[in-house]
Amino acid sequence: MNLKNMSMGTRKTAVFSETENELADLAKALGHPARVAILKELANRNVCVCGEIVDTLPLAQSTVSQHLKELKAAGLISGTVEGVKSCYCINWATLERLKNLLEDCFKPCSDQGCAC
Amino acid sequence: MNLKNMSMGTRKTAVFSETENELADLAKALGHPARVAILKELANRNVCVCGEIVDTLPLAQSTVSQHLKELKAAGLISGTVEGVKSCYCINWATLERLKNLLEDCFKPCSDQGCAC
DNA sequence: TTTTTTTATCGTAATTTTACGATAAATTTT
DNA sequence: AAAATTTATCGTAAAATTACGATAAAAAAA
Repeated sequence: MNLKNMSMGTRKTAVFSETENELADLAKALGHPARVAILKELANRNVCVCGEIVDTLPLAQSTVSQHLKELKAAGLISGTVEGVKSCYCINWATLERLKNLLEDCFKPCSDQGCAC
Repeated sequence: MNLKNMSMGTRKTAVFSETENELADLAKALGHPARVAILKELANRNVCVCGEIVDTLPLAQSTVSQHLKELKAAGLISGTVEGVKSCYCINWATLERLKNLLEDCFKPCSDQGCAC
């Protein structure tokens, strides 16, 4: 990764720590109300939901699909194909990870034993 | 707010709930490693830090200033002017609010008593 | 088999984000 | 008073995000 080759509107990811990037990526995935709504919906159904998510949102199907893709890329949900339908469910572990990062990163640490 | 007037790349904020937007906005503010790093730095200094933040980051001063502005807009930090310097400190209450939203929103709720 | 349903992906348009240098404004310092 | 320091803001460029319609591919239904 050549830092000199970084062009204008690009995030300088390589310059930050693993943890900083991990937290930022998870937060970014949650940084859109549609994705919050999707995750909320999935949290309320223990059975994995398919494209009913689209019906609950006032957005185009392709837009919702895009948001699902992002949530999946961040590890916040996982999807399985069930015939022609595709079912998604929430990844509680990742959500827990986010909460832990939030808890650990912003804690006045005494040098050693610092989580972040 | 006219939904018909919504143009292409614009977030459809008006279509989502207050809470969904609040959580999304806070998450979005944390959705960049530089802002995570800044918040981390502020968490470690009980005394409010000024532009030393710039020295800890491999980013231009103007870029850091922009990130500080965003964190401030989200309510995650607050700043006071001390002569020519400007001191920032973390807003623990907002961070707590974020944690609470995260805790409450994605909790299988039994219809009534649902936080989100 | 043909039609319908379901969903991911492509193409496109507009906006927003990220980053930097330059500059301005307001202190301090000399 | 002049020079230096500090920081917010402006202007700009490039990339990423958001949104939608159209389409493709695969399975289910007719």
